[in-house]
Amino acid sequence: MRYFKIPEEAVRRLPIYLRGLLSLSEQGHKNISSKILAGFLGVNHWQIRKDLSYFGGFGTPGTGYNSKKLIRQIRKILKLNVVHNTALVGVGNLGTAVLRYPGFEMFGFNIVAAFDNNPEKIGRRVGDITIEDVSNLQALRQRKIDLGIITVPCEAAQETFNKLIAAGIKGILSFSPCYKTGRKKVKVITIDIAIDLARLPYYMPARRITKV
Amino acid sequence: MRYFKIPEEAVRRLPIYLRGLLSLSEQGHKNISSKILAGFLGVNHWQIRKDLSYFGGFGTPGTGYNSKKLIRQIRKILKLNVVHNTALVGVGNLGTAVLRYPGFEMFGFNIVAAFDNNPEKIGRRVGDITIEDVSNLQALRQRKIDLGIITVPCEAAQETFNKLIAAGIKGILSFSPCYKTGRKKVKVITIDIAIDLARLPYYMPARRITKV
DNA sequence: TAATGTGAAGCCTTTCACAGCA
DNA sequence: TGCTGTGAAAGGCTTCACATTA
Repeated sequence: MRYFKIPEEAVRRLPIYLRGLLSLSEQGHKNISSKILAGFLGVNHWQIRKDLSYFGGFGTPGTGYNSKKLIRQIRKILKLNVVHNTALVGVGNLGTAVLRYPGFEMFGFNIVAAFDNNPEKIGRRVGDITIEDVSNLQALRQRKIDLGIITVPCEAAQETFNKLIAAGIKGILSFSPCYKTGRKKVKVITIDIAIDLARLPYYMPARRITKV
Repeated sequence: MRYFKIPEEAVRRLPIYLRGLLSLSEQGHKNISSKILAGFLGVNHWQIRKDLSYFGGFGTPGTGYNSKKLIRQIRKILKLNVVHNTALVGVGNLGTAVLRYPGFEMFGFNIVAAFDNNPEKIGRRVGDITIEDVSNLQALRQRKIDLGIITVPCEAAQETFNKLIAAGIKGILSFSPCYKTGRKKVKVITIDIAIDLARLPYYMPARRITKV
């Protein structure tokens, strides 16, 4: 049960399990077996048990997992047991959509600030947040903001990245691939919408002559 | 050089290579070695060569890869050598942002239709596209639309998914995790923004007492 | 010389089978 | 009996070293 190395893939799946547990728990399930959770999420039950076992055994043989308890455990492992203040940079179309995205709350994320370099946007509000000038980025540390979301256009990505690092941010979710991390002390997760779409046609069945 | 199984991961990386090649080619590079491309993208050069070798040797020893030719080859492998008409369902914040996203063109995607179930939105325009009622979804086949993007709220995801499948769509990019694929004839790629953000804190360094 | 392409080694991840427990 | 947790096997991916080619 003491493993020396926890697979990256197991970490990647924990938030998925957490989402499933939250849904099932809300539906009234007090005890959830790996099979029930697996069925709900469409994954393998032994994968779930294996993944959880890397972090320690949280279940009861014959019964399953206590949903509230397991939710608490996974939150703790992922460091989601504290609220993470988050800043977003780049309030364009995508940035606005992310600011209004309703899915973050479930995991304890709180987007508390938004930045842009366009003077026309500064001072405007999106939801509860007033857009600030990017020069305010340097004060993130004092404001207890530890995560950053980058939604700027490609050409501004590198500069934004550097500023967030300089401001002492601890993790970055970026929607732009256009940067080099340099010395990578900070974990960066990149979502590139176009690149995900780009591999979709590969899996399309070859065209047939007969009508489908 | 005849491999029986092409790793999923190699397919996943091809669009990344393609993006790098397009950038470097635009900058005037006519021949690109795996080292140059790797340096540009921040990946390993042997990984690039290995990945490309799964699909056949496209390079010249001593010289590298002819950029135009390799771009053409990768496009063909990924079936990006034809324009893919794409429909988007759910013109909320995220849907609007995706409709306006400038990164699709590079890969030959053409978003030609957008659908919503909100009568107030139907008939409005986003860029070049007029929003249609979801009931029009059934006619996708006749309109030569083969890919779908789902940006509806969680509770509408399953129904949207079913409709797209029924309309004969060949691949789906979904921003909602809230569906079950049923019989999975169609490739579905899911982007879950919150779940990607949710594993970021895990990698944050443990808090220190000394000021950083 | 400078680069590709690839067998083989090594590493990581998934899957399996089952011991052990409630 | 039903379910967890885990060692071991199997499978897949990455890395390496180098033969080969322009």
